[in-house]
Amino acid sequence: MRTREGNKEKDILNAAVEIFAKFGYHNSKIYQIAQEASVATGSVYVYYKNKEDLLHKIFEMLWSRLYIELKKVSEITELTSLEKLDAMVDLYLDVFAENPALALVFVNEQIQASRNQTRFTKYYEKFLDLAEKSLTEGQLRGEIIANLDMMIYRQFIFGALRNLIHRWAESPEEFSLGRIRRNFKLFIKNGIVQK
Amino acid sequence: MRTREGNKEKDILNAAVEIFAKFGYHNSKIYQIAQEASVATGSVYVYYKNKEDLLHKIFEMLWSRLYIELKKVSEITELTSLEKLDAMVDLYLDVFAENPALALVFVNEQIQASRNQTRFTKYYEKFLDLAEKSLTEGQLRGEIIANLDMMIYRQFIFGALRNLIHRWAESPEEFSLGRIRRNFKLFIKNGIVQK
DNA sequence: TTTATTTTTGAATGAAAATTCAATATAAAG
DNA sequence: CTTTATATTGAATTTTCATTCAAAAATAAA
Repeated sequence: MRTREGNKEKDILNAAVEIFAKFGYHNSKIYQIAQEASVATGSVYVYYKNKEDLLHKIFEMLWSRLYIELKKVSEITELTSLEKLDAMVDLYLDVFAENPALALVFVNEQIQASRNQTRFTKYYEKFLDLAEKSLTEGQLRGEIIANLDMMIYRQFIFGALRNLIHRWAESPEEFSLGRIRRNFKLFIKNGIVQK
Repeated sequence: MRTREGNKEKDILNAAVEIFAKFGYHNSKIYQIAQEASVATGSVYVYYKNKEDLLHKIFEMLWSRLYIELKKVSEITELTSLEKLDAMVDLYLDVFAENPALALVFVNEQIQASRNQTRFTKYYEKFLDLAEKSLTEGQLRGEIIANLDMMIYRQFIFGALRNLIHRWAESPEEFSLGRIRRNFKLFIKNGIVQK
């Protein structure tokens, strides 16, 4: 018999994240990923069905984590809507905080990942729905202006956040997460708080 | 002698926009573009160096247009900063209004286009700089709050706008440009106007 | 040690597409 | 109508990689 040395499956996925982040999914070669993971080309196919499977596994891991965390936050009843919104922004940033490469793959390959897998589009919608729910609650409680076009607004904040994460991932020193966190919350709140 | 019938060069570029928008740059085949333009595969190479050249030509055309238009707006002295900001949003949306496919290519292939061509990154920076300049003027005139982290803010609004354009291009009936225009201006202004 | 089992390897294969180019078609000029 | 110059074609060529798989290596059990 023979047992597996180390954790090649994980090594390969991490390598894929690095290589996808650096060159983009389509410009990444399987042999580059293998090299980055210090395994042979063929080993990639022992653990993953094909190149696309690698991308899907990355997204599956990310979205399920994002969704679970967001659900937790949205269910904390002690928080006001605005506090929830802050917490949501924080969790979103926290998921990526340790790993700029992962953030880059997430923002850059979303479309490619969703092309054959509708499940990611559904995650995305469910994610936004959850955020929207907290906002709607806030409207009922009078914390948030009533005449807010929610359909536009949720795309507005998500797009803004996505772009900031992207900038940070490209140059973490220049755009610190703390600075993004602080300012983002200011920008969105002053736009919607009832005064 | 033989003269050129029609304008194949333009036909091919338009076809490329449609095909890139539909399948994404990397999933698009040259023969699909040729077919869409009603020419032979080889003709594409008469007018364009290669596949990447097609993408670059699309971006060159777009960015130069965006930049020229933005410069015009930024130089209208009769406008207040906030009016200028509105006008900038309008021009950005106007450039794409006639052509959802072009918008899709712009938002989806930005990274691929910039990968070998630093010139597009420069355009992007110059574009944001121009917008920032108007905002800074507004701060001096007291129209815009003084403690605005401009570096974050400009990425914030550009990201938001980019995502809304993207949604619109994917389903123009659902996210009408008018609705985006109206709400976007509301969101950003209530966030920065001095009260 | 030897054998059996599983993991790992990386060169060989095959497919897909980008690109080329010799052949063909067409319009203008003579 | 013929010649000439240019435009257009699309099959053939080439390149690039993803994927496969037979062989080799590593480990555990006998």
